[in-house]
Amino acid sequence: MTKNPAATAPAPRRNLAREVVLSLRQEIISGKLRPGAPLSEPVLSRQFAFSRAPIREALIELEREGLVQFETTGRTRVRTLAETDFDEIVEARMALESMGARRACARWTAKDTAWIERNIAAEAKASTLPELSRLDIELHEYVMRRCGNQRLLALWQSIRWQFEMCLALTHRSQQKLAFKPRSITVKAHRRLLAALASGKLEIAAQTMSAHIEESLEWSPAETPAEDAKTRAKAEGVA
Amino acid sequence: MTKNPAATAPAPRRNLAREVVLSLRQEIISGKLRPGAPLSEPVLSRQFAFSRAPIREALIELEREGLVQFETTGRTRVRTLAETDFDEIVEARMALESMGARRACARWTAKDTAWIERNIAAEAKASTLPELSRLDIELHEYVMRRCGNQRLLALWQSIRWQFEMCLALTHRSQQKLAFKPRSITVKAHRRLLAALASGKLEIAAQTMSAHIEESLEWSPAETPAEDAKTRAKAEGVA
DNA sequence: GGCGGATAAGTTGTCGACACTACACCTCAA
DNA sequence: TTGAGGTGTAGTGTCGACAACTTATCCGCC
Repeated sequence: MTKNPAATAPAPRRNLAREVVLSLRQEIISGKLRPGAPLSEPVLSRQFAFSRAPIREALIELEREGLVQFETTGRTRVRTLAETDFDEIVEARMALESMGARRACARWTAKDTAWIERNIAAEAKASTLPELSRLDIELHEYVMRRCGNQRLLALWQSIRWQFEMCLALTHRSQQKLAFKPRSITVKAHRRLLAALASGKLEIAAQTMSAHIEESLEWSPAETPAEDAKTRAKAEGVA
Repeated sequence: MTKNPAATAPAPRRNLAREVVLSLRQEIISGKLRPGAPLSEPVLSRQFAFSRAPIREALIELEREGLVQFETTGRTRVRTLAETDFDEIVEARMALESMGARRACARWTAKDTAWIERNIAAEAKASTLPELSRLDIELHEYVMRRCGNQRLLALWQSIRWQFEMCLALTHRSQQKLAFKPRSITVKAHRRLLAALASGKLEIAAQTMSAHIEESLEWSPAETPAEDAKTRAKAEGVA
């Protein structure tokens, strides 16, 4: 979407670390860094030409976001996802976003409706699956920002990247946008908008919950889990 | 309660940092470190006799837990809480725990019922408000552990300490246990147990949500927000 | 030829040091 | 007395280095 009125601004602190976080996060989400790929501090330190301190902080941040895992041995890897992980994340989103929708509904204005309508219009014109996914996530983020509960938003953001990582892993095989997902998404978001603008809190919460749950249906059945072969390959690359 | 079967075990990594986290978290939650108190890395470094590196990591972890805030200037303080913060946290708990109860309900066993019953029995004998609070939180943690969704549990744990911090701040004035909260808590938890053991997912979720919401009622009306005077005093102490 | 052990490389956890910045205090002038 | 400016102090962000540990490699032995 164009511009998010409640755009993220703060946290100018931890600068080099922030740079590393943004870069690595992008590489993980885009799939350039595959699950299981090792993330060694000295290697990253050389790549970024930073000392190990900011690298280390960045890895801690990424671990917090669920994109990276510290093994018991101390080694760090891009997080590997099991079959159940996508379900877990969707379920967590249902919990957070249904409450978020309830609160956002209570504070809904015409401006919010206009923003969502613009987003939906962009979705209807989306030509690739990643683009559609991006618009979809931005819509959901908008609702969470509008809910007015900073904790709820923070919790949502802390699993957001895991969700995007799952999406990217499942999208890699099917880059072409099928007709179905787009029309389904647009339709579902129209229903969601109607619920949010209706002023009925329970309806908004339930519609959001149902919408997120049904996103599992047209999501690929293939599991994002990586088998040993893929992982070995990823290690070789990185 | 006695022993939690799904006790936390992992993360032996980042050892000194972990020690600092546990220590500082305890001091913040217990109220020894008041909101607004400065947390300078060199000072803590001297106190713990560690280098600044583990201290720094610990502060990042505590910031993640919401107990500590980084100011735009870079300074670090014990987080100050506004009037709305307690509501925000309770609302987030409602979102997470109602979903947690739904899932736990689906996997409920007689052993779980027995554990909760022991907890409730201990609550009925609790003699202080902090003790009752501890048992209360342990019960809720048990349900979240039993829900089987690691993400949901992780999200819950990431706001747990904020909740305990709020509790401690509001409890400081009323150390003596009034008759009412204890009987109310025990009664509510009996209802909750019945719902969880009933096998009816929606009932379990709604009961949990209502239970958490009503905890706002007998919670102190006084806000945990710190005024300038208290904050200045806290700075002087630390 | 296969296996065990010693050796080498690589990685993490921790440490002390330095530059830059923000803040507090103190001095000086109006 | 009050305000402005300069100075000193404290704190953060970053860096390179070292010890302990884990993993991989290679050699010797069976």
